[in-house]
Amino acid sequence: MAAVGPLSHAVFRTARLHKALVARLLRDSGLRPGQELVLMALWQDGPQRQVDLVTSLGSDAPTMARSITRLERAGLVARRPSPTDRRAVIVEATPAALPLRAKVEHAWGELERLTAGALSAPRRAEILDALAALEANLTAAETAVDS
Amino acid sequence: MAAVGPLSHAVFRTARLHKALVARLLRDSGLRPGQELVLMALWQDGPQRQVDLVTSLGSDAPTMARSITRLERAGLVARRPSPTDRRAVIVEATPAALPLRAKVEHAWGELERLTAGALSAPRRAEILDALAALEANLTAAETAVDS
DNA sequence: AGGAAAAAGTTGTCCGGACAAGGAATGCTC
DNA sequence: GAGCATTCCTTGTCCGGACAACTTTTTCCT
Repeated sequence: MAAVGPLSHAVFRTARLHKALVARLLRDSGLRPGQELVLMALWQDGPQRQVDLVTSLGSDAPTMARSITRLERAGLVARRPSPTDRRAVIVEATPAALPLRAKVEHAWGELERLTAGALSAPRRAEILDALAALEANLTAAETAVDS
Repeated sequence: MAAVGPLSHAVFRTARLHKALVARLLRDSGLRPGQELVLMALWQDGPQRQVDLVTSLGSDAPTMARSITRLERAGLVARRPSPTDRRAVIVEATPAALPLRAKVEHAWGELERLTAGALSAPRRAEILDALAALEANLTAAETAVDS
């Protein structure tokens, strides 16, 4: 089973473990994996349109719309019409979300710490480089479709 | 945004691209990412219980149950009670699924080819090693929970 | 043997991710 | 300025993934 597509299997398994770890680290903040990315983007870059969140997080419009609806229902985020473009919606983090910021940042710190484990700094850089190489390949593959 | 948790972000992005690529490669076989893994396991290891599929694929029981229900509805898989354990269900690929095998294997070949890109064999081994290191860390983190 | 614990599946619910389709507003082009 | 394409967002649908709760059966332990 692991014989077919070793790289792909490795990516697959690593991703699954990673996602499960995020989920567990976010558990006590009440967020699901993905939601914390939205909040982090809002905290860091301020109020912005949904399409900006979509492009910066790499999600897609329907997913983002529903995700924001849930965050809105939880009171963590507010929607406001754009004053300059009546199609657009401006999303911003509410003050009620602020207490979560420390938790989320701690969770991401832990995530990185656990992911990196006991690796030395150079080894870590090496791995980052490896992932960047894969990412480049996959991005290239994205456009060169057909089969 | 990319400043926080570079490793985690890299894993995240790579995984998303990878999954999207699988989805596209499987498109014309009519399968969704994940379903092909079930079929591959059945083709390779023969009829088996759902729990065996769960452990070998790393999924979980509810997901597997519903995934198999869909494959069953599509006629690609059949359920049969276990003769030795009345709790268990034996799952097997149907003859109707056989024509898909070549497509699925081709898709996985393409996936691996595109993921590896133009990397040299040693470089590829290096990256595999890097992913294995991350996987080991994440597996270790899985058990050492608490925070 | 008997009863508790564990295992195998199912169903309910919620979430993110993806595709299709469509409405509303904007921008562009002729 | 009129018409068409594009952009932004929403809704419907389907899927995989995860957690909880439950039923049925098996296993284990006393």
